[in-house]
This record gives sequence, C-alpha cells and structure tokens, in this order.
Amino acid sequence: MTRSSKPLPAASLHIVFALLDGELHGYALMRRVGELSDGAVKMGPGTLYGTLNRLVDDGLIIETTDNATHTDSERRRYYELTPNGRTVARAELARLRTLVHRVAGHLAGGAPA
Amino acid sequence: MTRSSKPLPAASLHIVFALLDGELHGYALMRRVGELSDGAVKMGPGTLYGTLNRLVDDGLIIETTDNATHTDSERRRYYELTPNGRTVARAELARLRTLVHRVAGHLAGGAPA
DNA sequence: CGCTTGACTATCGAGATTCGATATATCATA
DNA sequence: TATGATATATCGAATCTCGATAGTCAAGCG
Repeated sequence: MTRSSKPLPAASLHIVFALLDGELHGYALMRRVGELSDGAVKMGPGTLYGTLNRLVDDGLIIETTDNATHTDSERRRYYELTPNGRTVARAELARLRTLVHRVAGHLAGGAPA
Repeated sequence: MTRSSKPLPAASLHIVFALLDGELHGYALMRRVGELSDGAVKMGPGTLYGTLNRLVDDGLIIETTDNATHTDSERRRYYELTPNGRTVARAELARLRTLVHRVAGHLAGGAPA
C-alpha cells in the first residue's frame, strides 16, 4: 500500500533517522536510537522488530544481503534505506525542523511584558 | 498517575506546542496544529478531545474558567498549559531540537562521495 | 420563515502502534 | 561452566490515532 504521506509513527521515524548514516542491524539500531536522543527514547525489541518489518513492507528499508561488507557473525540482519526511504526520512527531518523553529519562535516572541 | 518521563505521543506533543503561545479552545487548536506543521499534521476531533482530556488528567493543561477574557460564545472551552505542562513542552522541544541537529549533522558528514 | 453552512464540542469503535515480558541462541570471559 | 552482553523474534495487553457520526448554536440568505 506504500502508505500515503502522513507523518511517520515515532518508532519508524527514529529508525529511518538512524539509518541515514548507513546500514545497521537491529540490535545496533536500538542503541543508536537511544543515542540520537540522549537516552530519551528507549526502543525495546517488541517495538523494533515489528516496526522493522513494517518498514520493509512499506518499501522504506531493505535487508541488505551485502555479505561482502560484514562476513562475520551471520546472526545479524542488516537494514538500509531504499531511495524512497531516504526521501521520506529527509522530508520528515524537514517537517520536524520547521516545527521546532516555529515553536521556538513563539516561545521567544510570546509576551514581551 | 502523572505519567513518568517518556516522550509525549504525537497528538499531545502538538497540542502542548500549540498552547505555548497562550490559551486556545479545541477547535482553534485543530487549526493551529495544522498551521504549525504547514498542513502536514491534521488532527481530527476524535484525536483532539480524547487527547485534551488525557492532558488534563495528567496535569499538563487546565481548562480556564477565565470568563473575563472571553465572555462571548460560551460553548467554547479554553485550555492553557499548567506550569508543569510548560516545562514538559519546553523539554520536548529541546528533545526534538537535539534530534534534528544530530540527524542533520549525520546527513552532512555522512558519505562525502 | 425555513434552510443551509460553518463553528464547536463530543463520543464510539476500529485499527494502528507501542510496550514489556518472555524465549532462544551465540559468544566472550571470568 | 556460569554470567552477561549480543542478537533476533513473538505474544498479548495497553495505549494512541483515525474517521465517521452526532448534536447544538449562530449567522446568512432566498
């Protein structure tokens, strides 16, 4: 269904953001998501793996079968953004940026005295 | 129960942000939330009124009985942030700001070619 | 007047999303 | 060999969101 053009749910959002840097496997993703928010967001496995599958279904990420880069422990499953996923991630970033700026502006110019 | 210290759900987040400017009634809130995000976020009444009640229960907003300011049509119910609500709103803003900056940084310095 | 339209609050149920607990297996290391 | 970190996965309950629906009130209009 490719999901229309509404804001991504929180977990999806954090995952695509974390993947902007390059491919990662699930467990690393959990850590990264925490890091990106100074520990404010803690994603457990229940949220992670379900969301990961949804993102794959929606065509925003794919599992890389890129066994050249990471030959080591084959337990790991790596994911990376699709071109469309990257586009969506950037759009979401822009949306948040706008929101932050606008709200911050209201804070400043609210009630001068 | 005052809800611990996790990120606010999306709807709550947008509402407290919209209220940083001053009190508003429900219907105006719907419009404002749309404006703050350039129409990217559309909050219908189903989401709005439920969330409003939850925010009141959690002590982040209160209904103003401030009938000095708006004597007109008394159908409207105005809400404003509590001191705690304001604190939470600012904290959430800071959280998003950090996230945006950090992710934007990764975008820039990611893969030069 | 009778009708419609927009402002406004409200609720319900379905669906989507998130959480926490639990399970299982591998590997390092003490 | 026990312990703890790594790693993936699933389940059920709780939470959150959405869209439709409903009702009231006020204003505008033919």
